[in-house]
Amino acid sequence: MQLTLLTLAEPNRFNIVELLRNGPKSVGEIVQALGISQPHVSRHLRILSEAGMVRSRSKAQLRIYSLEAGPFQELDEWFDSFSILWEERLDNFEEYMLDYKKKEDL
Amino acid sequence: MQLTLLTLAEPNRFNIVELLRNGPKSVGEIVQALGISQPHVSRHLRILSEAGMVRSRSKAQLRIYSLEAGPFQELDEWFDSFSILWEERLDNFEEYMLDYKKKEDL
DNA sequence: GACATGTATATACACCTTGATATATATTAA
DNA sequence: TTAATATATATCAAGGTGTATATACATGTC
Repeated sequence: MQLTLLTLAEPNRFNIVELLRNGPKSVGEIVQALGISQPHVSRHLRILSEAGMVRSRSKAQLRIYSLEAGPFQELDEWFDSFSILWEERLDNFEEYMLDYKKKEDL
Repeated sequence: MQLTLLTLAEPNRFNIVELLRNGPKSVGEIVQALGISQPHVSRHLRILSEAGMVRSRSKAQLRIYSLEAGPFQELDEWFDSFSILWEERLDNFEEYMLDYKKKEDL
């Protein structure tokens, strides 16, 4: 999960992920879409690949990259677990103060 | 969203977020829990704060930090949108190949 | 086999962030 | 006011990461 976050934090890689969300793309197509050099794209694709976020398949000289569900699913679940933040009624600060008082009373 | 990812990608900040999920904490409590120096914690808290992911309130000399829902909610929604990845039936690669053939036929 | 296209890797370098240390600020209490 | 506690900021060295360029590799075509 930590690795997925680190990988996604880089803007070019984030853009590649956004691009691949529309379906698989060859390296050349990604280069065209992002306007950065081919070696950069290949490097970022390798990092994405090592993080298990994409896979590639060959079609002649083309390498077709597509997203892999796993890491995204994992992060999706992690962020789901934060939903208490915007669903919780009781203000967390008030809660802290209650605990704080308790400790003082001991 | 990009900023949130960048901020979370740093392990110490990730740990601070995980810690604050259990409720607000003072800087000193975070220092104890993570075992890193106080200046580091303050620095990371400032970065988290600038990313809008935490807020602080004062209680005497204490600064009580707590999570802010916004950025987490935003990322939660973003990752939700990837659910097609693990729900989709049709293999994306096959889809790409179909498009590829179409282009060749032109 | 020679060549063109598509992709991957290697190297060098600049930059940014983390981490360590010292110091400054704020709040409370005596 | 002085001291003590809690927190924030400044400075700087070290390490990691992205970028540019050149080059190597793979596949298909002539």
